[in-house]
Amino acid sequence: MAAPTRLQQDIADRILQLVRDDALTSGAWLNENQTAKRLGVSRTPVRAALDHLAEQGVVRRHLNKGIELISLPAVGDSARTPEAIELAMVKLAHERENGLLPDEVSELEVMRRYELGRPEAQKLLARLADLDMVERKPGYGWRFLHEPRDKRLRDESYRFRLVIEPMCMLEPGFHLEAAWIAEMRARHLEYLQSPWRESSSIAFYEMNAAFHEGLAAATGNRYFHSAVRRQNQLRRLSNYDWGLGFERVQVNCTEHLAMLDHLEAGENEVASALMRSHLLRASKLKLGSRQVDEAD
Amino acid sequence: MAAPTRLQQDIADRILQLVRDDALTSGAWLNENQTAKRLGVSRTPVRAALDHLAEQGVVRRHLNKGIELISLPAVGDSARTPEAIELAMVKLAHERENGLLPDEVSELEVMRRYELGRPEAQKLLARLADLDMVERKPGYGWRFLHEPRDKRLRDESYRFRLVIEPMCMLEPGFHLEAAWIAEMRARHLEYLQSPWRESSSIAFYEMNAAFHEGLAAATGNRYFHSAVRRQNQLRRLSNYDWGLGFERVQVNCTEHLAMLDHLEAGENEVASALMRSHLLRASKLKLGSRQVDEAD
DNA sequence: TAGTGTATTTCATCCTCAACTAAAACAATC
DNA sequence: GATTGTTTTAGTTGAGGATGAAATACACTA
Repeated sequence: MAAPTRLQQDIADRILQLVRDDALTSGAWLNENQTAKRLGVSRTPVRAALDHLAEQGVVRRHLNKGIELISLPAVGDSARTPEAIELAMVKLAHERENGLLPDEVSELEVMRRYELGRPEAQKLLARLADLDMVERKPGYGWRFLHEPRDKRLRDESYRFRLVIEPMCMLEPGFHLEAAWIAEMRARHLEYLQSPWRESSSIAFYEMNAAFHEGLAAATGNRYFHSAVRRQNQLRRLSNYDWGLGFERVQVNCTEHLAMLDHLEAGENEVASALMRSHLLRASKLKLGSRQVDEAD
Repeated sequence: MAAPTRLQQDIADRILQLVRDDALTSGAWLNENQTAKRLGVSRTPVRAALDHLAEQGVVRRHLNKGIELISLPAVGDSARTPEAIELAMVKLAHERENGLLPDEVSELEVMRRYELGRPEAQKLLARLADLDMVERKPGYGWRFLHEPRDKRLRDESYRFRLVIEPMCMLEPGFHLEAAWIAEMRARHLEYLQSPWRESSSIAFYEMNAAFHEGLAAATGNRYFHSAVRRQNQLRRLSNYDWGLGFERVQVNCTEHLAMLDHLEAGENEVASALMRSHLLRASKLKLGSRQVDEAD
C-alpha cells in the first residue's frame, strides 16, 4: 500500500486519540462520517488513515459494514517524526552557532547543504526570517541578522519575556483548565522523580515550552499567546543541544510547580511574581561550554 | 528600454536619497562602485537604475567617463508603488471586514479573486497566517481565525500593546536619536497645522505606525521592535479606510508630541505613563460606523 | 436510512524548463 | 590606477504540466 501522507499519519494519530478519549475498547465500531466530521476533514483521508491502521492490525475492515476496533496500541507508540524542515532548521541553527555558516547564504546553498527541495528551502528561510534570524538581501540571498552565540540576543529575549510573561496571569480573562494543570503537574513530577538522562533534554525543553505557552494561551489573548510561542520557536533552535544538569532541572521543575500551586489557589499575583523571579534567575545563569541557553 | 525591476526602482529611489543626503547639486559626478557598495548591492542593478534615471533626465551618462547629475527631482515625486501583494492584502482584509468573503478560502480562489500568480497568493496567505489572521485547514484551504469586525480582537490587541509599549521607554538601553525626534515632531506639527483631509488618512496612519515603531526600535531590543511592528502590520490591514475626525487627529498628535517632549527631557517614566493613558483612551473610543479601528 | 464503497472534480504540490536578474570576473578606456 | 563597459556565471522567479491527494457527489449495501 502507498505510504501514508503527512495528513494521513496525522489523522491516524488523532483517530487513536479520539478512541482513547471515548474510552472505546476492542470490538467497538468506528464511523467514517462522524470521525471525518469531528476531525474537520473529508472522508478521504480518514479512509486512508483507517486503511493504514488496518494494515497495522489496529482495526479491521468489514465489507460494507464498517470498521471494527481490534487492539489499541500503547500511547506514544507512534513516534512523531518531526518534519524534515524542522530537522534542517535545528541543524542549520546549530551549524550557524558553531561558525560553520557564512554571514550570507543563498537559497540554493541551503538546498544543497540540507538536501531540501526548493519549496522546503524557501519555507525554511521564510520561517527563519519570521523569527528575525535572517533577512532578505536587496538582491539575491539572505543575511544572518546576528552573530553566532550573540549574548545580547539572549538578554533581549529575556527582557522581552520578563515584560510579557508575568503579565499573562494578571490579564482579566486569564483562566487555566484544571485538566491542563493536572497534566502539567504530572509531567513535571515525572522529571523530578526519574533520573536525568542527557537524552531527555529535548523532551524536557518541549515540556518547558508547553508550560510557558500554556500560560500564555490561558489569557485568551492571541497576541500574548503568539508572542510566547514565537519566543519558544526561537529558543528551540538553539536549545535542542542542551547540556543541562540535574540540579537545574530540579530547580526549574520546582519553580514551575510552585506557580501551578498558586495559580490553582487563585493567587495570581504571587504566581506572577514567581514567574518574574524565575525568568530573572534563568537569565542570570552562567553559560556553560555547551550551554548555549538554558531551561527558561 | 526594459521596465524597471522592483529592485531597480528601489535602488533608483535610494540613489536619489543618497544624493540628497550628500547635498549634491547639478553637475556633480556619481560613482557606480561606491554607490553599489553603499547600498550593499552589486553594480548591475545600480547601472540599470542609473539608466532609468538617465531616461528620465535626472542624470546623463558620459561614455567611459561617468555619470553627471543633471536635475534633482522633488522629494516624494517617485510615488512608491506598493507591492501587488500589499494591495491585495488590504483589499482582502477590506472585503473580509465587509462580509464579502466566506470563512474559508482556497489558494486558487485567492489567485482568481485578486489576480495573483500562485507564488504571490502563497506569500499573501503565509503573511496572513503569520499575523494570525488565517490558518491552514488540515486538508486543503485556509480558514479565517476570527469573525469580521471582531471586537474582542481589537481589545486583545490593545491589552497586548498596553503591556508592551509603555515598557519600551523603561528598558535599560532605550535611546532615541535627536534627529528622529525632530523629524517626528515636524511631521506631527504638520498635521496639526494643515487642514484635515480624508485623503490623508493613509499617510496619517503611517505616521502613527512610524511613531510607535520608532519608540520600540529605540529599545535596541529586536523583540520589542518586532512585536510592535507586527501589531502595526495587523492594524494596517483594517485601518486603511479610516473615517477619522479632526479632533481625534488633534488629540492624537498632541499626545504624541507630549511624549516626545518628556522623552527628550529624560523623563521616561512620565512618557511611559502617557503612553499608557494614550493607549487606554484610544481603546475606549466608541467605534463609528466606518471606524473599524482608530488612530492608536 | 444510515452507513460504506466508488467515481469525479477540485485543489495543491512537485518538478522542470525557460527567462531573466544579480553577482563576479574581465576588458577597455580615460 | 581608478572607473566604466562587457562578458560570464550563478541565482532566482515564473509558468506550465504531471502527479497525487482531498473534497464532493453518487452508487451501493446492510
